[in-house]
Amino acid sequence: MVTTKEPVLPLTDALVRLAHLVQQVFAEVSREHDLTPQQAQLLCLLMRGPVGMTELTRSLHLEKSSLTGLVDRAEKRGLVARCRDSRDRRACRIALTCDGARVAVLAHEGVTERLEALMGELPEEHRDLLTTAISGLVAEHTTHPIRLPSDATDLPG
Amino acid sequence: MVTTKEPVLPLTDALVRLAHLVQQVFAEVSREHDLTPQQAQLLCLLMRGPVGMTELTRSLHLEKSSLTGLVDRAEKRGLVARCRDSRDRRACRIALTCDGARVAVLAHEGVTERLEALMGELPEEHRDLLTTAISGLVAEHTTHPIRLPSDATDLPG
DNA sequence: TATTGTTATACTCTATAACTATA
DNA sequence: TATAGTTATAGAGTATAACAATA
Repeated sequence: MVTTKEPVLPLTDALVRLAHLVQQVFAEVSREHDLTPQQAQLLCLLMRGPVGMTELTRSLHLEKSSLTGLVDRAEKRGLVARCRDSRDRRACRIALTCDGARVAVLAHEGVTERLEALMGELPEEHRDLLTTAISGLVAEHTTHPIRLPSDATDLPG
Repeated sequence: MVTTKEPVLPLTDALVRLAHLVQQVFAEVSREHDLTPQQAQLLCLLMRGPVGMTELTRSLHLEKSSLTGLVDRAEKRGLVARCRDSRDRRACRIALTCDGARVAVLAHEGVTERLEALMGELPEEHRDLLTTAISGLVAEHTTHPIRLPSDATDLPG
């Protein structure tokens, strides 16, 4: 059953296609909630709790000045808030507002639903192996802080 | 061996992470060749031969005016050229220049190398199944014209 | 001195709306 | 009238460089 008879793409090309597909889903869902994909990504990253600017630049692979602008616009829309760090007066932590947290949940659910619908077309064994294989990959190479769902507290705004 | 014991992410989250990982590789390679990711994507799409603007908007999921700008900038850099369509004087076909074709090959190779390096960490059985599973997915849902490598000819510039 | 973050500037990307030219 | 593409405009995203404030 694992014989390759159909015109199967090379794995690398397939990965690029898959990434574009996911990206498109992400963009569509973002748009439904009046977010840019970058804003949606920021909100989802903040769902586990407030994060400092420097850590965010590493997670999002952005220059600090780019992040300043992104946070500025999200703040202007009332989605996030800058909170001064009590221990380092240079630093600030970015936190979701109540409104931002609400939108973040909706966007995340939207993406999850659409992707699950896509994955539903695969046989279950494929889904399981995809999960295992991809998890191994991203666990190694993601710079995103894979924090445990714990301190998702203190939402200002 | 397919037992899920480690803290494995839900498949949908894993997919989003994977997409970001691929996207980052794409961005890094693009940068090495002095391209924006969008320009690199355009060049790669044109590798199989000239394409009209309308078809490109569908492949790239862009509004036509956005594509006009993208092609403008790529043309200004000497990467692509607009060729008048002989049968429809409103239309034009976008083709790689010699320079654009060269850069496209280099960028594609760069992405392929990096992704192969990442995939190399996976056991071969996982790679095979990934290929099969993902190919099935993207074949259904990609709007990209999966053209056969045939008419990659007539490169102006 | 090093680090955290912002400001100034320039360019790219993108969409909406109005437009031109051809079919 | 419909289609192919461009122009005008505005906002968002991004990087580089220079800067301010704090450590």
